[in-house]
Amino acid sequence: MPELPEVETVASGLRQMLVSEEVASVEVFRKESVAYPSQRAKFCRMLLGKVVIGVSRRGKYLIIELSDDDQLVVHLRMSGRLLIKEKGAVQDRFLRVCIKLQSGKELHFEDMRVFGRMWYVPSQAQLTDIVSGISTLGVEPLTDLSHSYLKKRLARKKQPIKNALLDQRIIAGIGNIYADESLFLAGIYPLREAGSLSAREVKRLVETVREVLSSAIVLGGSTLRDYRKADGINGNYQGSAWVYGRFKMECRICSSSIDRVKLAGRSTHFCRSCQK
DNA sequence: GGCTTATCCTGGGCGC
DNA sequence: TGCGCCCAGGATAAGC
Repeated sequence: MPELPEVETVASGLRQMLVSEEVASVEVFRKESVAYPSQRAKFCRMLLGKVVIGVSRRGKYLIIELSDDDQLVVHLRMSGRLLIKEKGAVQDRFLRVCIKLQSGKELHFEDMRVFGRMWYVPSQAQLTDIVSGISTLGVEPLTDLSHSYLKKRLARKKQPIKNALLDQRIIAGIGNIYADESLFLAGIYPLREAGSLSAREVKRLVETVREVLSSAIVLGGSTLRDYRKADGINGNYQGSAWVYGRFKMECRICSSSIDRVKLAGRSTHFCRSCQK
């Protein structure tokens, strides 16, 4: 599941391999994968001849900067992958969009579950008008997240802290895996009322969020089967996960059995002994 | 307004 | 072997 570290890793890979590349042709195999413009022919036409200027990230959104100040925005959601392939490479059965480049390379957008989306944002349009989700994003956890900000945003919130961490309007980029990992390292029980956290706990949580995301970026993201870096190589985070995906396994700290509950429709993994 | 739940989607795992 | 059911989850709409 691509979260901030995975998207950052993909952005970094694409930056190295895509900058200065010119779009030669575009094929859309699933119209649902293109959110804007809704007509796939128009989407393909708009991309033709554009040159990649840079690649950046905002939350879990990938932003590919193009010539003429246009942008191609991609959200990988659950199972999306962006891969650079050589000309004539075997097409994956889940290939949704194929962008062929003048150099012969191809940018493949593969997405088994068809939740991922692409938006073409022409220079005359506002990014936030077309990709509405971007306008409501909260702070970037690695650069702008302070404990005073988080304390303020959690104040009086009755919902579980796990749900608040998944709320992209508060912190952009945290998903299910890293929310569980951050709460474990902070020693915070995921069902705790968000507004009940003390200043010390919030401060610790900010530290663990940063720590978990930074480590995951270094390791190249998680290893879940749907996710790959731009060069097609799996990341390495999940092998070192503390609680995520370790239901009924021994806690790495106290040897208690890792527990699991459903919160906000998501599996939440935690250790009852370490997280009070 | 705050919060929870349903929906979208498809492959894999499991039980029968 | 084949079938049906359940699970995974990010964002958003709908409902309470």
